[in-house]
Amino acid sequence: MTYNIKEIASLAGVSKSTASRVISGNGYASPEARARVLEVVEQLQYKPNAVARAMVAKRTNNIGVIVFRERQPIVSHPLYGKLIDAILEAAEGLGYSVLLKTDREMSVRSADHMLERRVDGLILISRLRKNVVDHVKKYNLPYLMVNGSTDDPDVIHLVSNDEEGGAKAAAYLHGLGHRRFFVIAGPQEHRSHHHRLEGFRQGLMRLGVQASDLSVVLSPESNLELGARLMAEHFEAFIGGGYTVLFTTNDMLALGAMKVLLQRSVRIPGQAAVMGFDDIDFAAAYSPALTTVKVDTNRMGHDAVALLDRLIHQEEVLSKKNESASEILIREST
Amino acid sequence: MTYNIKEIASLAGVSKSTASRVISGNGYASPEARARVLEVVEQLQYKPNAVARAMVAKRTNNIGVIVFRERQPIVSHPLYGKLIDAILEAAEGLGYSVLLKTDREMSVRSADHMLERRVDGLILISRLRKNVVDHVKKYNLPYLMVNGSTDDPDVIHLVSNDEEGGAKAAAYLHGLGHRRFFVIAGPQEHRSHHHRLEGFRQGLMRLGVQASDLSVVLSPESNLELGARLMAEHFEAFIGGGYTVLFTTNDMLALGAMKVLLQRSVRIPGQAAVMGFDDIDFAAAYSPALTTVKVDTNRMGHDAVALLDRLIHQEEVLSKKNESASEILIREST
DNA sequence: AATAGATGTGGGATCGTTCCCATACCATGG
DNA sequence: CCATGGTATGGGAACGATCCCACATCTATT
Repeated sequence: MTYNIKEIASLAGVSKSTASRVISGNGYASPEARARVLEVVEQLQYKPNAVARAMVAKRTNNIGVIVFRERQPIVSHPLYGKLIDAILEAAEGLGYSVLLKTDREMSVRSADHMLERRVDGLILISRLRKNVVDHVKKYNLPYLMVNGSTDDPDVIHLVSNDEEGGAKAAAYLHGLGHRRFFVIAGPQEHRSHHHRLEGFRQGLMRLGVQASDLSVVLSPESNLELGARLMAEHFEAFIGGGYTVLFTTNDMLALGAMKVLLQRSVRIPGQAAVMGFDDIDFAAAYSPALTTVKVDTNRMGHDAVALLDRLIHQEEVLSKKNESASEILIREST
Repeated sequence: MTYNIKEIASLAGVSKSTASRVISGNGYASPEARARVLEVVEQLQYKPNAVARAMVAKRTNNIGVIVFRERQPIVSHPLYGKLIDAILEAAEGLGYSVLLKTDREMSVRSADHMLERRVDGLILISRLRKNVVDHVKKYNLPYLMVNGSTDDPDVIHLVSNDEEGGAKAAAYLHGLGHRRFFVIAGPQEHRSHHHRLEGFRQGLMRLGVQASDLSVVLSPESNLELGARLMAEHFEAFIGGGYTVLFTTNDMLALGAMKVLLQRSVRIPGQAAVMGFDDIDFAAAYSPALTTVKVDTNRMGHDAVALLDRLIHQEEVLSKKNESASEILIREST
């Protein structure tokens, strides 16, 4: 059975106003009244109706999280899963519940859905079209973007420092003595893939590597299958071209490609060094364990929620663009 | 700016009742009134307040999903991630939004939280204590359990058919000619790990395998690290004991253990066949690709939501226990 | 003794919807 | 010509909380 505050009040012999004061904890209430109300609450396991509370408070204590992605998987994507884990944890810490939604159609509908539910704020994850952001902007709803790309200076967003990470990877591999570099890069419309490639390329150039010593293959998707397929297609070029490094713009591509190399008996790291980007859980578990550039997804999730909380409380936000540092994790594949 | 129905009505020159009828779509409204209301709605991008709707309808169209797990990761767990993906998709299809929560403390608080938010139904995932179920049972809130264990005949739950899967794995491996079996099994308090081991064991016995030809190591956790650690610890016993099969009760254990075997130059499947359970995404991506028993997580997620929807609509539910079939995926490791 | 301020209480408006009900108009048919 | 029923409309209650306000005590200060 579910009770309302009036029933609690009448059972405790007080008015609903007094009961409300006791339960919500603000306003005066005599010790006796307080005790009686709390006893009834405890006995009937009364749970205040958050829907009614939200109505008067004009605040739901819910935040909406939308992950935009055209294809499976979404939540089960190793990187976004980690991010959502972190968001959930951080949100709980600040007293928010999370309404989670995935959007494969990259439409405006999912945002509207959140708007209707009157979430206090919105976190938009991954690749999303400009029209979605423009749509959300029209409402005075706090929102921010994580791991997406935008040229809109108004949009508060969190990204990993992908150019820096790419450059660090270049410097590390060059330092190991490698001179011929092969790259499989994910879709360049994706901000992160683009920046990772550019960071890597420019890092190499700065070290004096000639453009002719860098070969880049572009992949339309950034998953295991594409990594494997492209590696297989370019296997002759890779081996014959004297390349000793395979760098990819994310771990999935690296892992997929590495499998092909291993199947064809290429010794890693002896014959070729392989390096990815992200540090998904399986990077360390692979044999050989994958050297990669770590993106601190956990940190990003926590930062995103903390930032959104500031926006909700109309506190000042220091900068629109928040970059998280990247770090190289050296393992067995290099 | 956000408007309410009264403002929409007055701008359209009708009463809020008429506006409500047009917007919610039930009740009479003249074509002219309808047109005017819809025009204002369109122009102001009016979004009906779902909170207020929920209050009168006593229905939020939200379902709660709680994943109980003592340790990281939760959403980023390859199996639960897939499950949540499926739940999200199915929920959306039926017009529900999903409030997602993780609970590491295995407490009653997360359920209370959902209760306060007045979700229409609750999906409880993974290992959860009896007291949580008992707590939820006290409210007349539709709920069901996925991949958990219960001896309570009232509790509607969905599980994979783990005994059958274990037995199928045994039959398959035996059919390959293997006669000495080594098993690393996850925590036996976990229903699925227990059933998988028992199914495997009994499957072997039925085929005439002696108990002395089966060696089982129990693992307190079922992740990559433990798989690797236990394989390393029992490496001598494995190699020296003439075992030609490593079967584990989930893929994570198998992948962790397989890495150790590969590092120590054991040829897979030549010298030892390795088989897991679950079919997480990385099982196929590993080198060698892991033979495993597939759990149809996608199906389970869809079934869970469909079943919960039936409960919410007070429709009859055919059986309390819903088992999904298991299927062997033969890949490179056997 | 009068006044002020702190403490305590309950009535009623409010939030934004839906829905019930009363009312009104119009066409149809006996 | 009047009853009947479909179409159309708006007023007001209801959902379950919070909170403002009026009012009543009680204590302390002048």
